[in-house]
Amino acid sequence: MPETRRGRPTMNDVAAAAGVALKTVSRVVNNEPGVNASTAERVHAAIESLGYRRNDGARTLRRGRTASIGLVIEDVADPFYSGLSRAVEDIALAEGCLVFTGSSGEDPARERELVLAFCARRVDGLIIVPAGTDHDYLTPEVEAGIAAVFADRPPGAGPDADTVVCDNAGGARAGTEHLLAHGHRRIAFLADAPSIFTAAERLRGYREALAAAGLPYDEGLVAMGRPDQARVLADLRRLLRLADPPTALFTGNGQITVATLRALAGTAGPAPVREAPSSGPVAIIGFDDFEPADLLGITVIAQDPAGMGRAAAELLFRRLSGESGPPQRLELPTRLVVRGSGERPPA
Amino acid sequence: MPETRRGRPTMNDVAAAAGVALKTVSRVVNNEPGVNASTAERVHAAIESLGYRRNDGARTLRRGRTASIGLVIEDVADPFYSGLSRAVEDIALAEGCLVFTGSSGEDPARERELVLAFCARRVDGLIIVPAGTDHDYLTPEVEAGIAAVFADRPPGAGPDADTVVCDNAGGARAGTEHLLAHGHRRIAFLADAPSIFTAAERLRGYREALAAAGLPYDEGLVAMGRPDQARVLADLRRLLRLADPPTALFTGNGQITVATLRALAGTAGPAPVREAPSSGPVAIIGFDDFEPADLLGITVIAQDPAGMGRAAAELLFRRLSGESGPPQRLELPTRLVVRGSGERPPA
DNA sequence: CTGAAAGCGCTAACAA
DNA sequence: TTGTTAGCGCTTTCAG
Repeated sequence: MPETRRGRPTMNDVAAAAGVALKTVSRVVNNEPGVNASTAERVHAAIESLGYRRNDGARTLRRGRTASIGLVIEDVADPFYSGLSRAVEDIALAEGCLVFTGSSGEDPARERELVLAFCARRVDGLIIVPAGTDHDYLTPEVEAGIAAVFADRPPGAGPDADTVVCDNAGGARAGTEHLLAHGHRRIAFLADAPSIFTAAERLRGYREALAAAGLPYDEGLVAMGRPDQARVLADLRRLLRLADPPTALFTGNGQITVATLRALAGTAGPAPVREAPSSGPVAIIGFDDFEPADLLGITVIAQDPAGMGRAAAELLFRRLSGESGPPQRLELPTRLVVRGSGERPPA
Repeated sequence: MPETRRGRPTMNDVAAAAGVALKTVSRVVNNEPGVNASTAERVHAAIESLGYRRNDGARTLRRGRTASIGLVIEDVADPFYSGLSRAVEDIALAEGCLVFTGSSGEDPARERELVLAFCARRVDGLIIVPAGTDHDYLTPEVEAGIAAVFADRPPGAGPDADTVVCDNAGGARAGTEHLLAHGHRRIAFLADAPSIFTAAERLRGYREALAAAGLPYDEGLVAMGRPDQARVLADLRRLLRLADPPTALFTGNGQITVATLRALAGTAGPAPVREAPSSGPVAIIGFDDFEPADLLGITVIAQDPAGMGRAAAELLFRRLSGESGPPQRLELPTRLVVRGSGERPPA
């Protein structure tokens, strides 16, 4: 019967129970060679009867690597980031690594807090979807050997690090071109605040497509801001009340697409007024695929969240296994998925 | 200039640089009272110039608590669990606790592997959505003081632990009653495999509602199995080809609802044959709300994933702060959300 | 094949 | 106010 010690049994307890030295237990626990089978047997029995489990914290302290990584995203509850998370998790687990996850909620202070907390736990590496633009706080950590990979958005000021983004501008260009090809000339652009990298890039792509088609850039057709329902509804009402309203909408991410659809459907407060009642339904293309976009017939510019997570994790583990070289920057492709909403002709 | 030591500076390095004793650095780092302001200043300067950051692993080893918890869910990429995760994260962070997250993918071996890995890291507590039914492996851990809360499903054999579930049977009963009240007599039930607790409970509720209405239970109207598109499509085809086909469907979770809608829409392979072409669209109610269910007009039995995560986390932290007493079992309510699809009359 | 001793970076307990 | 000593549970090094 084990003595009534506080807390869990340690290797020392096991050693005492098995009548061997501490180091022998360590050998058995870690499957190190060179232990007599019968000795090992006794040790195993002691482990079993005491309910011993190695303390990885202590192990880590001695060995240097924690076999854990930190993942900081914008929000796990957002399907884009949860898809990315799952891919990161899977690769980490395959590498024998556990994952600390944290949502920054687009708050730079919280991002920093999470990252530094992970660093204090001495994670081996980090995958970060940056919320802020100042990553100087990371420099000492990176210099101390913590590997960092940025995903979805590049870091702001701070250490040069590997980055995985998607082809935001290209995707937005393709979407806009698609609407132009279907005859639209007044295309509104609704997106996140321009301070967010992806939104700025998508705006760039939209503008490039307009320019290439010889069309003017009309600021009145652009509405950028928080992705919440109220803001989107208000902006949409303004847009549709214009003297020369848009015949098509390009929405800059999944949340905004859904909010826009709700606003158009009137599910979210009063439906935005249509000044020209004769006009058909407005065309719409959204950046980011979302779960039942197929059921709703929404044409989208899809990116692959799991693919992004995988790319970031693979990059990270390559660094952790010693690969050196200059920081890499991967740009993942996007894909136009035609489903009907983006192919409606102008009214 | 710091010496070229391997790895990161330690408290000892800081102490040497500041010309004070180790313990003084410790006091400053931990904001312990009783340090002369000017001494503290020198220490801070040394910390800054060396890029020192406390090693929480070592701290943990000494203090006993790791200020981390483990969260094992079925799949972070599933919106239900990602909503739950976010709530857990938020509460944990507020408690100064970091979260290890892992997806079991409904695989008991992986659940066990994750849980035990978290225990080896000496997490203070666990929140587990059990995939398996045998939780004996947890007993030594719980006896050693790791708090465990089960969420969404109760544990199988194993230690008695706090559990948070939703009123699965009641929700399914309410949904079925709603369809009955709208005149349906042939209601199909499509759900997860009955080995999964929530599916079994929802089936129970469905049966109770039928029984209360004096209707027979027809096994031919029940299709339980994996939530993938192919299985749902096949089952739906079978159901709709019955001599006396269902006029309404009750779908047992979010994934199955979406798969069913896809099958009905013909988005997922050939549309299931309708033997009676004169009949209107089949009525449908789904268990679990999902993102644009409002846009699709789908009536659902909604539960609150974030609420479940919050409840589980609050229970866990209450235990961690010493609350004793018998294991609690919380049952969260569900809510019928009427949106049209569940109110269609029978053909 | 087995073991004793040192020490990873930190905090707790106790001097000075 | 500051410092000294011991030791958390483990791995590493080196001896038997």
